[in-house]
Amino acid sequence: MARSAETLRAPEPAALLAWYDRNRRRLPWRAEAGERVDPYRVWLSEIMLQQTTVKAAGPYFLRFLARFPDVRALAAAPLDDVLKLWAGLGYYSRARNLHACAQAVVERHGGRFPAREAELLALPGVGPYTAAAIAAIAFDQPAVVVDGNVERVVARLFAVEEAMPAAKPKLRALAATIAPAARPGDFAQATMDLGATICTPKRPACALCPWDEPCLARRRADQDSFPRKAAKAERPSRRGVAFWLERADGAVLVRSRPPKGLLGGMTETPTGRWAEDVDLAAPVAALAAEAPVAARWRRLPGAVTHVFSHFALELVVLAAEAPMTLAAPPGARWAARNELDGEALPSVFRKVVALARENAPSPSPSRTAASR
DNA sequence: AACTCGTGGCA
DNA sequence: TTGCCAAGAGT
Repeated sequence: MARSAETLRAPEPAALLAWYDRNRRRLPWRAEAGERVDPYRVWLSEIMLQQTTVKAAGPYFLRFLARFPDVRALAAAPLDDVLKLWAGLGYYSRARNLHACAQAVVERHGGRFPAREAELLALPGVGPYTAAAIAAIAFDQPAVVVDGNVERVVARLFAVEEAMPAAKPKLRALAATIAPAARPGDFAQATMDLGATICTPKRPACALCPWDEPCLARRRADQDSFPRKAAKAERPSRRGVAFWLERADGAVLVRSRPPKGLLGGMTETPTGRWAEDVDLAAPVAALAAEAPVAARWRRLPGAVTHVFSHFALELVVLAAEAPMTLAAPPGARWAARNELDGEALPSVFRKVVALARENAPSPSPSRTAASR
């Protein structure tokens, strides 16, 4: 056999689809073979899966589906209920856009998701990837679905030398050349399953890959080095102070963060500014300069550390007891200490709560309230 | 075009 | 332990 003929052969969709038919993952949002696809579930899962692992999204998807069975239920819910259910999953603009998108689908499209990619793209939180994915998976439209998995698969198939993220347009163009007209939804999910289970970022299982032969990176025995990547920037570090103010009845002072930006719309304990130049070794009196109210602040032992996508944070916690007569400052409110778990608390503030609970034992429950 | 925007799992 | 990174979007 002429080796050159093999070298030139393009990856066959049929080979991938055959692999997919035997190896497709069973996922909470994925319709079984022959089962009717629900565009709402496809959309909900795609939003949750943006930059998020299948493992992390799974439980959230099931909780959302149980609480909001369809797009109208989600559209009718208060935003804060959506944020509470999303708390811990990260990238909270997704939750805000999820809610806005549900309302747009109800208002613009009568409660049914549009099938056309262009109309999907116009919805809040739906970008090029998600629009293509919904069109392909939910409506079997021949869209070119390019996510991180597909980029990696294509970069290896064609041994693309250009580094990420500059290579994205080229990878998308190459992906378009191998996308078949038939079974677009299955093909999209197949390429993503391949990337997630076989063509993994590290040590891909090429021996099990249906596209082993046409893969140029594999032929060079260099599959691990694709896609090429530019050097990453260092992650800066910031510091700050969180304030744990608790009344004798167990109420804790919390507030909502501004509606946009980092952790937008989520609940927090009051904090000072987060910056590189905050000196956590400063005396308590200095650390308390940004406290929401004057009180006898004491510093709790330890600290909270948390890593965001673009900076690391270290938070010391100052705690104090508030008199029952103290009114919450403007913008803040009292929340029951034992009901904080149900609040829209992002992970970093769950760590603050945990630290406070370790170091500030809950006041003994009132005998009248506890009797039963 | 480059930044912002979370989190937890894993090697 | 530290870094990598996962079905990206908005600005």
